[in-house]
Amino acid sequence: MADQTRQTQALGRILELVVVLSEDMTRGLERLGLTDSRAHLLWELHHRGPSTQRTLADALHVSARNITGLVDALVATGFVTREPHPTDRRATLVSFTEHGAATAAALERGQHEFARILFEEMPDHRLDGLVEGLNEVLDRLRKHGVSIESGADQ
Amino acid sequence: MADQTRQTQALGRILELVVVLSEDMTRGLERLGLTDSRAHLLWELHHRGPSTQRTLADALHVSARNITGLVDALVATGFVTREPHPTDRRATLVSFTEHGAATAAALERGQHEFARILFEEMPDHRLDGLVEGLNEVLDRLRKHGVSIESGADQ
DNA sequence: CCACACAATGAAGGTGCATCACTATTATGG
DNA sequence: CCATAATAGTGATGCACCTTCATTGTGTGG
Repeated sequence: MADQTRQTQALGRILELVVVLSEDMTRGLERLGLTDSRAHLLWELHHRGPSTQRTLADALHVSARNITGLVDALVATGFVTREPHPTDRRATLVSFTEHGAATAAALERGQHEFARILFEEMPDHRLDGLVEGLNEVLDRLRKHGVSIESGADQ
Repeated sequence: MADQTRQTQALGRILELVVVLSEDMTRGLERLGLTDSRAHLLWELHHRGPSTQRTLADALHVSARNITGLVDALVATGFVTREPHPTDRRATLVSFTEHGAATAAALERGQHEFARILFEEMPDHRLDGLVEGLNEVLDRLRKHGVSIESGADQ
């Protein structure tokens, strides 16, 4: 704990934030009757409009088979419906129910509300600095394609 | 996408970072023969020394039953061993094997390496600002106990 | 028209998590 | 000292998410 570099401290803060944030989001979603994965699917659907399962699989970076299961669950809980694709009879279109659309809209509102509370009273220049810093980190991450290993055993 | 506030943009960056970071960490761990959860256990063990499963369960905030499974897997893959507790015959002590200790050390090195690459060339004042910003966000999160909902349906 | 690509799903399995019931052991309050 | 409570670990089950492989329909280029 003593010789911890400032960089490592920054990484620690980021990871800490990750944990707190995701726990909090999970709790909120649970209250809406959603899991993380199912909410993610809803979110994509909200931003793309009615989509085939194949499209959703690509968007969420999971297998098509997995989407079948998620959609099954969302159909069972009344968030979405499956409808035949108008032109391609192989595909099905996933669309919102009334309840699903309302929930997605709530998520959208929640996102802004969440951000508002998160950064309230934070002066603009601090906010800008934060965004810039995060962008820088993201760029670096993607450029390096880094990974944890460095000099492992054997 | 047009009327997105600066705050929402900042939140978006954070969430983006979460995704990229965790994906990258998972890939790195996989290369070491570890899953996220098993690595988490190793990490705790590394910082606490030989521990009972009960202790680990509390540290990881999961059920004792779950620890049994994780330790089973780590024993099977040669990272740790189970030994009888010297004074409490109910308990077992989980300790590193040679390979496990080396891997944990590699994780520690990896953490610093990771941070170094992540923030290289970032001037100190930017780094400080980032840490401060993240601390502020963390404080706010904990204070509010916020959650995503705001005005959902029914 | 047919070989091949593609969408969705069934089958089976791995991982991480939970709860409940149970055993073995230890601690404690008469 | 002993009955009772608490603790450590595990077996049994079950759920969610994810995978790959095999199968069934459906599109499409040559």
